[in-house]
Amino acid sequence: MTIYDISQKAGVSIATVSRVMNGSTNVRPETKQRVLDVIKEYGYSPNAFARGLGLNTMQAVGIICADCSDMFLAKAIYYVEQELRNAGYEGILCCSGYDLEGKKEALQVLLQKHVDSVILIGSHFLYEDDESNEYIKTAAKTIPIMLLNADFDCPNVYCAFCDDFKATYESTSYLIENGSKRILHLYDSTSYSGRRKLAGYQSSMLAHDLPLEKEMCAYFKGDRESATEIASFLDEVWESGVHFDAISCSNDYMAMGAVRFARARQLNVPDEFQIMGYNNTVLTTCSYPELSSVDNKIEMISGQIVQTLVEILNGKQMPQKTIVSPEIICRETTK
Amino acid sequence: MTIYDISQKAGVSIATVSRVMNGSTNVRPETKQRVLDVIKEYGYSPNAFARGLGLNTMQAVGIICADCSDMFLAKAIYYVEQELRNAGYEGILCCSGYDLEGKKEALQVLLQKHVDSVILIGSHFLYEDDESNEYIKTAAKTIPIMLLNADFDCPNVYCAFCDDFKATYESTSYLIENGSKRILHLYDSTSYSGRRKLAGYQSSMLAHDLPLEKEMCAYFKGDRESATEIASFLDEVWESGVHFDAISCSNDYMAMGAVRFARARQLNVPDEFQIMGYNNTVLTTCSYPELSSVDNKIEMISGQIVQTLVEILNGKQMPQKTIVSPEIICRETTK
DNA sequence: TTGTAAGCGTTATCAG
DNA sequence: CTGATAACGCTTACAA
Repeated sequence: MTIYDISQKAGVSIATVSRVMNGSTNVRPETKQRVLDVIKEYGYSPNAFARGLGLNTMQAVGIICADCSDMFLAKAIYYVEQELRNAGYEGILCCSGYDLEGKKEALQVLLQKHVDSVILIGSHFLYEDDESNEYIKTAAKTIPIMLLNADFDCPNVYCAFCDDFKATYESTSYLIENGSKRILHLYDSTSYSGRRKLAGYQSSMLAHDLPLEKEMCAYFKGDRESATEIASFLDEVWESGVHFDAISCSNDYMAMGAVRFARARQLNVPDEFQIMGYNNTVLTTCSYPELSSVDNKIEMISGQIVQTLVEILNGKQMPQKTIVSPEIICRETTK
Repeated sequence: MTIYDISQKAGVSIATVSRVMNGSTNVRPETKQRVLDVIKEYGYSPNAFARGLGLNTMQAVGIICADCSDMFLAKAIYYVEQELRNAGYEGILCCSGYDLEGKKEALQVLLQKHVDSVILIGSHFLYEDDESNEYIKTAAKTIPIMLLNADFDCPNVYCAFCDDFKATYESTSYLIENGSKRILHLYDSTSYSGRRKLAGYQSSMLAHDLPLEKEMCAYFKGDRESATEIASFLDEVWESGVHFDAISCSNDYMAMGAVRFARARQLNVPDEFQIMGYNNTVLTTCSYPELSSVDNKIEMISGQIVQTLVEILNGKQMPQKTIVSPEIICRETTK
């Protein structure tokens, strides 16, 4: 079924059919109805390629995420996809992996598909050296690029994120105010967001006149899904003489390892040993004791970024940054 | 940059450029090199729409899943996306939600995009009444439809799944052999897979001459991510006079609720009270005690389905069903 | 209000 | 080995 078939069967020209399909302005009601009937009868739907060729757009936006099986990113994708659909756009997902090359490639592919925009989910897309961020700048020359949970200054790039610095600053302060003095920061990512979290932790320690020891920032390189591995990593740190009475974690996976570590060491949680997670995922309530965690409002951020995008695509001017404040959710691993 | 620009700059016709871009057979090496140089110099890449228009294919396959934030489905998507990319295809993801209408719509959208195939992730796409499955049959007339974790008889529909019946039959038998007599089956989905799991449980109970009480099949309707809610649901069941000494769960989320229930009731796990999860997700090791669970080999299934798809798209004949056997992973909630 | 015809950027079929 | 040229199915001036 092509537009030609329909036009023939309805006894009109293809232009009229096209008008009916689209704005459908300036076409006599009867004619319109006749065409509509034929369209319905034959279940016609226009060829997306041909349409795209002419209009050079597909009403589609690309979504890139490093790993969609990461619980936190999956949630974000879910919300974004939903919002996008509600706004009449389609989402094309690409899982790029964590390597720069994969990211570049994914972006390239999407650009070739003439998507109206690309949403980058997570802060892993930003690098410390400017050169590695060039691929984003380049893409932004063609279409608006949306960063979910990342902060980047560049024309035509829009960001929505939670203030990670503030988050760990506050959560660390919270731990300190509850009596912890030797707080370990456990992290497994040096992404932009990861560095912000680390900085927030450090800043809070300094503000409370607590020593900032290098060994108290523990970088875990293994499999984040293996609580066992994380726990034994912490054990090694402990055995090496670095002791602590609280752990500030960069995500809930790390925290699950911390909980396990504390249990194995028979540390008294939360009275003598506190643990703070991050992301407030479902893991928090699966943990025993239940995990306190920082809620970085992923649902709100996702909604914001899509809303901003839609406005931009409608030609409106929008602020380039939306920042939301985190919230500390206190459960059973903190006092 | 279009093929015309390139042809002009290289001093050849567009046909030659096209040949170089594609099979590139039958073109003089020097000419080829010249074209290649120009292409590289100007960073030309062909327009996907125009190409699609001519070829009526995009080397893309659609992926539909009800909810990509479901941990288990997210893993499946991850593997499928990966395999697809390796095979030179792109994945277009749609989250359809759990309603039939949403699923139909998602499929329609993908079909309009002329994807080469659609992979349906999860068993929620199959309904008990044949009429509701018509949308799949219809789509299968156009392109091959791949079912991940579902079993459906229809031409041009290919399935790869874990034998859920066998899985719960075996896991229930396992619980029985370890001394449990009153086993509750806790589930939250009546999808095809859900029904198979239920049947496996029932069959095992019968085979061991244990009574099959209606109340021992507990259907939880709430939020699967809320362990608290699940636990209090179980509490209600218990309070209503239905007691049990083991729980066979339809997924690990349910099992997390069961663990919580057991803890609140101070039931002795696993000696006097056993819990068996399903899907073998990361939750198993986040649980305390660690959760025994049925591994339904999602990675293997995902690999299989994509491999089958690729062969089919290459014109080969392939078996319509691939069935893998589950494996019981014994941890700390079973003897 | 409706129809005609020119693009949109490829691929593929012919001739040469 | 290479170059015209006709599809592919649609949108959109421009004409009527």
